[in-house]
Amino acid sequence: MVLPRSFYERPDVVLLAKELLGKYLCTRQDGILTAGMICETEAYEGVTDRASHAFGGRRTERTRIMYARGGTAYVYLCYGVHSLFNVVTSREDIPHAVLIRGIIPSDGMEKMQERIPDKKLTGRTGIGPGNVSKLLGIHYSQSGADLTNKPKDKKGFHIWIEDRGVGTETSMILSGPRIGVGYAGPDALLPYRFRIKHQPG
DNA sequence: CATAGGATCGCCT
DNA sequence: GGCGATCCTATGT
Repeated sequence: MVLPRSFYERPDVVLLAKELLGKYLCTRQDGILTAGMICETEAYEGVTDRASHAFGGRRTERTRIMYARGGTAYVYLCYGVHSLFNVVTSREDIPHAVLIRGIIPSDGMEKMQERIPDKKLTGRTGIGPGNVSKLLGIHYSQSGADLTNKPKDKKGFHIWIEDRGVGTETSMILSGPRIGVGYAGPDALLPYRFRIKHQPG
């Protein structure tokens, strides 16, 4: 099932960051599907969060997408090199977002391998937000894309998130401070990073 | 217009 | 663990 608008429009971005664990982030480029199970996320809590691009109600050309309604993609370029993919959540004008930091590759392995010609695709290749976008072919020019449709046409590029019935129990979720947000003062310590505990065996 | 710096990654030692 | 890549974005003059 493609996650509907109602999933994303709920107000609690921290809860949503946890609920996105176990869901499948999917892209389709000219008819070819690639996807992976989300295993790591971070919550960015809108205007009150010093680590958020929208802190203090900041609206710029880049961040205006964060004020769109839940279920919109916010993708931006980091360090001039990496496209980082976020899911906008909550209602229009409330700039909450969840950064997808890791996936376990599941669909279209051959296509994903093509996207990383100098590396061998393994179960760990999708760890790191820059790597997520690389495997799935996501580019910052796709910022603003609607995530709530799984289009039928084969042309072009599409992004969505699916629930495939994988449940993630609270006991299987690790939390801790977010990565690379030392500039955020006290908010750098918030436990807004979530990971699925590594399964032994 | 000029400039500093970034929600990273991978290679180097 | 250290650092360079690489370029857009935000901000200041």
